[in-house]
Amino acid sequence: MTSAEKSATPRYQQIKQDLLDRIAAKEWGIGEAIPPEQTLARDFGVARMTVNRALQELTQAGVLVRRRGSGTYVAPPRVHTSLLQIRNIADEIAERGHRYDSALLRLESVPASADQALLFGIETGAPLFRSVIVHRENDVPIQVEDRLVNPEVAPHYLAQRFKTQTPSAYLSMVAPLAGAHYTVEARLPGREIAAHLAISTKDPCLVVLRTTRTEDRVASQAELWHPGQLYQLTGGV
Amino acid sequence: MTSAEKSATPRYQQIKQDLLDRIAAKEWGIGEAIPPEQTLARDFGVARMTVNRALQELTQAGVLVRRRGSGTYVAPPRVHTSLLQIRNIADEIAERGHRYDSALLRLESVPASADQALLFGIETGAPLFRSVIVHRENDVPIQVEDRLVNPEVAPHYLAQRFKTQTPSAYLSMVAPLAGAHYTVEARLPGREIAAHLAISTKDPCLVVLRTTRTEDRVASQAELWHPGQLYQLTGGV
DNA sequence: TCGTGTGATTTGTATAGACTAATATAGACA
DNA sequence: TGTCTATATTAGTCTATACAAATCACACGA
Repeated sequence: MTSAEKSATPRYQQIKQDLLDRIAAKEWGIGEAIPPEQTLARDFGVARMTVNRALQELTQAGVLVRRRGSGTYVAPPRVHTSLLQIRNIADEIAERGHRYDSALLRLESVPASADQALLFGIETGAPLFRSVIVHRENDVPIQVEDRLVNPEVAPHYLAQRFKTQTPSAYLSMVAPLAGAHYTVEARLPGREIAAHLAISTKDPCLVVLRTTRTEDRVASQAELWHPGQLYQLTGGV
Repeated sequence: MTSAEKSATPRYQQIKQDLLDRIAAKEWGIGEAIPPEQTLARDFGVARMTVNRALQELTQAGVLVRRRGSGTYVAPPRVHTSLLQIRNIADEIAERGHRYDSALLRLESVPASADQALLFGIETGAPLFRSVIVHRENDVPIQVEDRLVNPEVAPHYLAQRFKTQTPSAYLSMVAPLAGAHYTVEARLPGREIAAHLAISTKDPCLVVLRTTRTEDRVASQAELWHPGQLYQLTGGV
């Protein structure tokens, strides 16, 4: 059941699967480039657009990273958690056809606690960048994001203003393949994750989910939030 | 800033935005069909493939539902959870290039409790279909799914076997626009346990499923959450 | 040695067309 | 009335091609 099926499944799907298999077989390492579309199209005996679709979808799935003019690379593996998928809140709101807006509540440098130092693999007391941002959808606060960033990954993080661009967007520009900046976003490959997420449900209430994961331990906690009130996401990442 | 830009943004993006705007403006109601690709391509003055890409991406984003041979319909608005996105577990495992497998632990008809009746909008004691399935990734149990289905939505639910097809896939075929079925899924990332997840089904309430795994046994539990009340997902997770 | 620019490479987007497969519809028929 | 059938409609896939835009590699010159 390689690729010479009766074409029960579409060709681009077969190609996706084949590439996934080869990635799983470590034919290409993490961050390494896979062959260009031209070559793949020739090898698979299809048009370039067919390969393009396969690569596009794998990119959207987070398996690959593509850079125009450069090539297509194997993305770092996503963390295994995930039923929880962190999405770009701005994009998501735009998809709903609503107005996105955000306010920067805090932007500072803080010394790393013992726990945080362990998480980031740095020394206790070393500086960390911290930003607290509230994201709004049609002027309604939807999500509070409390983010800690390793300065080594994004040295100019504090200089950002985050009016139009979300931290995620900025970090993915600064260090697209580094992976280390995913730390607070619950996506990070290989290393431990820590995320504070605030999720609104409907008018009457807000549910806050706080998740911490280190090594084998996972702890989560939920609270009820009332709209229009200020909530502090406290410590202990 | 309609669509006669300098083509700073690609055409298919403009089309996506335009359609989103018109959906937001209720030009087409929920479940209603939007014009076919042919028509849209003519109206926008682009090739059909360009419209196709826009519609594909909106479908992937959950804004539209497409049925070959029938048409493209406005999908019911998604639950307002924002950060939590329920994905098809089988697809996700396939994306990782791993082997997906599942076992049906239970398949039965149960009388609806008072809470469940309220949730589904039926009478207390009315029959509900229930399935409990464990999903495996490379033979490792990854997720337990305890699902309740309104028989009116999927009368032949119990006749399914769910070997290759997940319930989600089946239900999305049977009742793509109904939205009446819902379940809560939790996942087992580490060794001992698990995840807690709250998903709102209808306006007034949230359903919580708690799943625990110890060695060979897997136990799950669902509760009903009433808005305005505080729920604690206990630690020691 | 160090830039610098120029051409080659590679992805992003778009086109026009073709065929397939699923669905819906209308009409023929019993 | 209900059922089957032929036909039209619609989305799914694929091809072959073209040009734009970002990036890269390398030869060249100061």
